[in-house]
Amino acid sequence: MSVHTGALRIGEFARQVGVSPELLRAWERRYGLLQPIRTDGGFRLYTDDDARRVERMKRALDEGLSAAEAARRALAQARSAEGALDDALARLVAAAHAYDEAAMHAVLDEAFAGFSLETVLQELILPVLREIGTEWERGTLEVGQEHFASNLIRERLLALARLWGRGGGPLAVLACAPSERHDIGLIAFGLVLRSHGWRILFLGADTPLATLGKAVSKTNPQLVVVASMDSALLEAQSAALRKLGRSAPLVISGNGASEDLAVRLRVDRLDGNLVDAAGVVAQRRLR
Amino acid sequence: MSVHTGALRIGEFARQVGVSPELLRAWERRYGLLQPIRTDGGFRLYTDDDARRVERMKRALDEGLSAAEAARRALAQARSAEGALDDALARLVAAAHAYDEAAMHAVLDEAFAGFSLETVLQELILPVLREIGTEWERGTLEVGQEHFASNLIRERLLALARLWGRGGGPLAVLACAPSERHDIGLIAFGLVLRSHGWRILFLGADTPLATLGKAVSKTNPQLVVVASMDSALLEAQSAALRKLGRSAPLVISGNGASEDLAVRLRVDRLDGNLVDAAGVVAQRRLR
DNA sequence: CCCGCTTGTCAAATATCTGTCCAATCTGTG
DNA sequence: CACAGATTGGACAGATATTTGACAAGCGGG
Repeated sequence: MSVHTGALRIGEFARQVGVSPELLRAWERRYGLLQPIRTDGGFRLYTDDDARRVERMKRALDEGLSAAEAARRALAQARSAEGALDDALARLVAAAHAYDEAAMHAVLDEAFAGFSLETVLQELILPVLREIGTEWERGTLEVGQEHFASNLIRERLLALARLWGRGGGPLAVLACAPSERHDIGLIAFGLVLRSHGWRILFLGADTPLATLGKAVSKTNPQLVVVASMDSALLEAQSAALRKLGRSAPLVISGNGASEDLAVRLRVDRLDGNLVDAAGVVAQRRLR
Repeated sequence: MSVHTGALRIGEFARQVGVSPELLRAWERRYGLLQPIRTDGGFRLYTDDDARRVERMKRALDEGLSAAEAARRALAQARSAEGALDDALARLVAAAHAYDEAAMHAVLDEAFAGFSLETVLQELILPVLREIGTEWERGTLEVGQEHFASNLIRERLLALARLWGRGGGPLAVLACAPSERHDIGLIAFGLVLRSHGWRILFLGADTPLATLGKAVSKTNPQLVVVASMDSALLEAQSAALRKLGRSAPLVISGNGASEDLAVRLRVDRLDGNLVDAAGVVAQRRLR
């Protein structure tokens, strides 16, 4: 985003945002995407705000939306949502520092009400966990604060997970690798998967693979996920995982699930993007 | 309302769900599997919901069901997801009887997480208020229980309403008629309108029309809503309302806002369907 | 084996959507 | 003034979609 400049005429603006002047005018005329102020003579003058709007438009087009829909979205984002979740992130981290339970709930309430589950998980919950992790490593967040925040978030997510084993969809069994205690990402994945109609059996943190094996042979799931943040914890189980992978539709996930490891174990893996991953799984187009 | 909201045309949608456009149309025509909204020109626009429906359809086909059977199941599953809100309604009413604050919050959390704001308001919040009103009239619910429930719900909605006056969209001023104290429906309407990008100035319950008039002349809003459940309360202000209606874009709403009254006052009215009403207003196609 | 039914695919004729282009005219700066 | 750069409004073509109707492969019953 250009830092300088107050307002540009259409030629220079077009060059900077990479959209032809004709197209800019067409978007303005047809969708009202931009409403640049005018000089006395009638020349359009564009601001940084307009540039951001065009960026959103382009991004939406890249995702395959039609021009009309892309413009609708760019406008909607420009109006309210923009930055609301960034704001929420900052407030959530501040509330964690202050051990302010009510504030954390308030932020989460607001986020869940205003955005889809997927969006909140992807754009708020997971980033907050990352941020908290980073601050903890840097020593700017106490262990107690980290625990407070992640426990509260875990509780919230588990409240949403109620009865996620019920229903008629395909079954997924989710477990953290032995010694792995970060289960929130996995809960989030389960929630997204449930919203695609799956049933979830959640075995949680630090699950012995023998336990997992028993659960799998008893329930015959369409998907088994083993997650870890630490590749060493998965490496340590590589033999058992490879074996499990032969008898069940196993995937590994989490930051510890490297592509490299997946290849060696001959199992699939889910990448960092929760929503996409769940979408892919839901359609059974692994790999 | 997801930030990543956006409806896709059939080509891109087909690519994403892995079903040819022809087949999508055939499923629509033969089984009513999807009912995409249309552009003005008649192009189909598909949402995430539709994608999930197609996923279920494909899953059922994989299991060997015939197309007709698969479609029936996919549709049945879609309906059962919506049925979850009926469940939520019952639990919410039960929690109100029991003064169980935690339970009410839990139900609301779950509902907001699983459904869009519009859906929750339309299918859960407003029906609950109706139900509570009915029970109160019948004497099966104490005044205290009614107050407890509606205060809790009001708080939740107002928490979502934070900063709804901020932003760059058109402005709506919302007020209950003098002596009218039921403001929750109006809050809900404001929330939906905000999700369409409007700014909201909420004057709340029991607003003297003089106050409203001052606010209107100071802020020059694109829309003024006066709500009441009781047509008598509106009738009592008919002169003032007619006058206000000449100088501002006034609409009346709520159960007390009858078509008949609207005609006599020469103002528009909003009917009971919150979402439709907000959609109509948002596009400024009153009447 | 034929018949009827289901279901995925295809095609033709028509329409929409959207990026681009043009002509005639106006603006503003060296 | 000259001239690069803007303005509006209309027009156009190619990509995409729409509807309607047809067709063939697959399947089960008679």
